[in-house]
Amino acid sequence: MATELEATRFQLQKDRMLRAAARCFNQKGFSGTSLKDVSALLGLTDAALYYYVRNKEELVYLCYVRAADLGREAMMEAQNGARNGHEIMLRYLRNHIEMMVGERGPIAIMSEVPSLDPAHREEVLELSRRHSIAFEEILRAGIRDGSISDCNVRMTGNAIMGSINWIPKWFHGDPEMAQQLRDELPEILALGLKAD
Amino acid sequence: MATELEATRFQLQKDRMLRAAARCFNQKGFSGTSLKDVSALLGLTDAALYYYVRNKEELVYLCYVRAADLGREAMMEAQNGARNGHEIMLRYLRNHIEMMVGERGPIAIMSEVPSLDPAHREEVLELSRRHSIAFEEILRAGIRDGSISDCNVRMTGNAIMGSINWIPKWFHGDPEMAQQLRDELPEILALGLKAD
DNA sequence: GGATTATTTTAATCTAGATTAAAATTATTT
DNA sequence: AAATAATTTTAATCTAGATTAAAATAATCC
Repeated sequence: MATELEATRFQLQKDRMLRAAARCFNQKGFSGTSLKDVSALLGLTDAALYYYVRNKEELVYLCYVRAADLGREAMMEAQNGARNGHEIMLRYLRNHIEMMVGERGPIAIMSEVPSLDPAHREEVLELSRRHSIAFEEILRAGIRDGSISDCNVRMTGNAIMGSINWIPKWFHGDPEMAQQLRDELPEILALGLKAD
Repeated sequence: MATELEATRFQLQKDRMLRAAARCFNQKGFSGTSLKDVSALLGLTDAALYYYVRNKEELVYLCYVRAADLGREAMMEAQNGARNGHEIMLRYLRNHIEMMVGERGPIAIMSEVPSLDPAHREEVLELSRRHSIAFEEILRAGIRDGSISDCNVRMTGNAIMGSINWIPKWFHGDPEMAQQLRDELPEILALGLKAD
């Protein structure tokens, strides 16, 4: 008998499906990936996906919600035990990158929000907006506490997020590259912002 | 009588078409944009596009080739009269951003190369590869001449290109933002790399 | 092990949107 | 202004891929 806490087979499969879908969407885009592409990664038939999801749109939607969840998680965790804004930023970047290239990934990049149904689109946009604001808030905190040099937070935030979001376009699973990403990218992104 | 040099009506329309297509593709992706989306921007019917292009695939292909041309142009121009690697990089970034947000833009972001026909895909990948290498070469030159601090050029190059390529996802034509992008983004991207 | 429930497949539809051909319109030439 | 060439539209097809319903298989429960 399943308790509320243990994941059911259903939930596990659904999660596998979302990760497979994220991989496809990152590579070929929403409309560019067919349900067959996704189901093939799972060793299933395209029709089987409808057992887990109402339609293709809902599949992307769920991928995007999952992406937002993981992003938020990366951000929450970053606050723990960090001394200042710069450190929070660095930890957040590490966490987020880890989620993209590590076991729990890939994270679907929200590059086709316009394809969502209006209600879903609004919801995802809102999540995305909050995430951006939270990140900019970290930058501001760092500027206030002196750990980050003064900058246009909007622009800087978008620049850094762009680097992160572009990763799936050139990273295709090579483990060595994954390690380099973990080890070096956070520093590279944070470098210019460090207050002297 | 038209000389070889002056652009024909045909070429001008075709170029308008490529810019309209680039705008759509950047916003909704290759498969996400219908030919109607593109033709609507031109005040035409979808079928009219076939006068200029064999099919939809060729339309993206041409957008990508145009993007590569403009990118190369931005890079060539950057070499002129620059003192060192860091300055070349800065000028290149300015040029490229100008092309994205200015009159000649938008530049189609090569985010769906996998959707191209094999031959076109190879060609575009090659162009893209060359561009990356050229950019990394600028970084290396800057490191050599002491104007750029030592760094992982592959990773740094991808990070900066990611920021650039992500712009169309959040920039939607606001002229004020365009100006901010021109004025501030190059410095932001180059900041961390400046040798002290 | 038989009954019940969960999951997947098979085999059709259904549909949006790409493509095409012929006709209509517009521009250009002489 | 007629004739020719260039451009666009109208009105069909054609197709990939999403979706659905019913049947088949696999897992779980008693």
